[in-house]
Amino acid sequence: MDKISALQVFEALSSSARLDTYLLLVGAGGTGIVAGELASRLDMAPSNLSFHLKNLAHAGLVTVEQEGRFQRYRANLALMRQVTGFLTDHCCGGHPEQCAELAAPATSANASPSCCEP
Amino acid sequence: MDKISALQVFEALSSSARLDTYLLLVGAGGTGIVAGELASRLDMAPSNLSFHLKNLAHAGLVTVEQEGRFQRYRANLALMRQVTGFLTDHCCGGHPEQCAELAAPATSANASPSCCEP
DNA sequence: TCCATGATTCTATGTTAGTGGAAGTGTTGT
DNA sequence: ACAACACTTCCACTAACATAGAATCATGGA
Repeated sequence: MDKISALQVFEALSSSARLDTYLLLVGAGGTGIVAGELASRLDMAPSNLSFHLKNLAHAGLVTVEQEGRFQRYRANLALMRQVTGFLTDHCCGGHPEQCAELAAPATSANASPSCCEP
Repeated sequence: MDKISALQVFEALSSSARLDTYLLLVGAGGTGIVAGELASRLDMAPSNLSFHLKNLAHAGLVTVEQEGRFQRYRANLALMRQVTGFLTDHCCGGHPEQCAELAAPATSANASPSCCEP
């Protein structure tokens, strides 16, 4: 994971349409969703959705698999974790071990204090 | 953490100038960096940097503190963890406990398999 | 082979974000 | 009070992104 990859991930998720798409795919888990169903569920024009899916796939956030004449998309949650890891690795001048609270598992419920807070 | 907050975070970090700024602040840890030093280190016009810092602060990724006539900025890494938690909470139809590997601590070194991979 | 279906690519149009320079706000020191 | 400094806000201009519709490509079935 380098800065350019991280930037691509953030650029990909910076659009409401793409974040919605990604969240839907994350919710679907390993089953994934085919493009047509995504379009109807998101109420999006197929060409528009295709544009955004291509963007997400380019960033590595989703994967595609051909299924007959369908295209099945799946979210790649591991990449998000790598991005978070990339950020925390740079914490405190490259010594993230100084920030113990960052190693704790993260959920939206627990709002831990900032890393290296004085 | 809701979808709008997550979107703001991604929008904020989707610019190379802002990601550079954020990484610099993350590296500085709790010490933070004043606006002028940020501008010289990033080789950015002060007005431009101010624009981006305001964006980052609006998303909650950085905090500001007045220090005489200086403005000291600090990164808020905890927010990134909340965003990751927000995404994983939606995994597999709202049952993230099905994805054990996601609970493991994340670094850029370990590239774990995707959540819910079949 | 021909047609219907699923999805993508192409093309244009409107909207939004990024940038630097000038002017303004607040703070410190004389 | 005045001047110097640190930073921000305002204002234009340029570049990039989002969207919809038409055309194109690929697959599966009659």
